[in-house]
Amino acid sequence: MPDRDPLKPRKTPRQSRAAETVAAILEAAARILEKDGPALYTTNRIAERAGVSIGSLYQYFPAKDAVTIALIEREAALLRTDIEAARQETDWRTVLGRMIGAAVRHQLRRPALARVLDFEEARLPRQPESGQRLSAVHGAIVEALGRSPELAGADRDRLAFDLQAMTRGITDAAGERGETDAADLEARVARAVFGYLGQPPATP
Amino acid sequence: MPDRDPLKPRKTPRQSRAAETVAAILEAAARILEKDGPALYTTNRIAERAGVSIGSLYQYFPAKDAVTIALIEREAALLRTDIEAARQETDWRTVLGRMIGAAVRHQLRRPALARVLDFEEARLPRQPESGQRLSAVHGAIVEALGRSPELAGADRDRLAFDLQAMTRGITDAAGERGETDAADLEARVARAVFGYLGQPPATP
DNA sequence: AGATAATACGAGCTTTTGCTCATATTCATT
DNA sequence: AATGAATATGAGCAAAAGCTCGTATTATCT
Repeated sequence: MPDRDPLKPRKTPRQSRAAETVAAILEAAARILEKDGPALYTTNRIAERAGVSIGSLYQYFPAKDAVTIALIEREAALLRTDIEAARQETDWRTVLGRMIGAAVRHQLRRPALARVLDFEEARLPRQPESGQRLSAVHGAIVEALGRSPELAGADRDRLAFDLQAMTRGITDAAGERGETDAADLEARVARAVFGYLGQPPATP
Repeated sequence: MPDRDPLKPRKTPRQSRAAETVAAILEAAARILEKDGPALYTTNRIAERAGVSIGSLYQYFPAKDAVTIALIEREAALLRTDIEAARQETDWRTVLGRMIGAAVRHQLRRPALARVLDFEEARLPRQPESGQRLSAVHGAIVEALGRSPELAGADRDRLAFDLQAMTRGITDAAGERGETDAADLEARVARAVFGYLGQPPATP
């Protein structure tokens, strides 16, 4: 039997206090990343801020990066739900509009955290779930575009990449500037997305 | 007399071999950042890769961040020239088009480096030149938009922010995917920018 | 209550980090 | 050739990093 994946959680908490420990670690990691930045993001600090010993941290995470990956997964799960809900809509414009809304709300919830995690995710060795998740969002966009007769024949794969990229660009910058008006930001992203497609936006 | 700025270069090279040392340090820093990532970005490594002793590095840079800042400045200077040239155009659509071209070429020249430096710049304490440079690009966009009668009355400040953000988003993602076709990427960014504005693009 | 498994602890190890400083070498000038 | 300024060196220090492991505590189950 080979060694366990060195970036997967070491063990699953079986008792509720253990679950609390893990949750405290992840939340402490999030707070340090978003408030102090990657330079002060150390395992000793995480444990201290979580009110937990360093030994406990390494009971559940085999390495520092494993904490980061778990945190990425925690945040991504929040977004995934909304994305999947949007996917159920019938009108392709509505699908896109809802996905934009989900992305904007996700980014404005904890802007600094979202930005740092985006960067960390790019830096980390490709994790299988991460790839899945990316292609899931990407796939949802491609699927929505595929339902549009107006866009028949277009390179939907690349369109989807660009739409995702420009959305991320605008929301990242808005978060960095301290914007908090989700509705306004959503309207601007929609304007960008549908403007790029040369299509009228969804009418919600 | 107060201490020198702890992030400014410590001394200016007076001999040509010193200038070569500084150049070697910056290029080594760039290569490490773009190929190995911030985690392996250490002063000892930079000096080793530059073929220079660690002592020499600290003769010219008082701290690690000073190297990063100098590198940011080196890369930014390349972009600044093109941006200023674009600004001289008369037609506002042409100004935007040229600025897009400059941004795209800049990003595709060393994609990974550009991305990391964007992030480092956000993390670093605000340097005066950096602020100037940002507002310079931003100001150039605002100025271009101001020449458009079609956009009279619009919030040009925010438009400029969004245009810059979506451009960065698309070019970053393209660089990350390994795209190399600058003309194609430029066309897509132009489509996004002018689509967002609801305006026909420049006809070059 | 007793036994076992799960959880928590934290001193301290090994390695690496940013950086200094005493010393050596090279250049420019006369 | 001689002198002083500029440049280059790298062993090594103090601090901090990631992480281990033996021990103590708490929960669960019969």
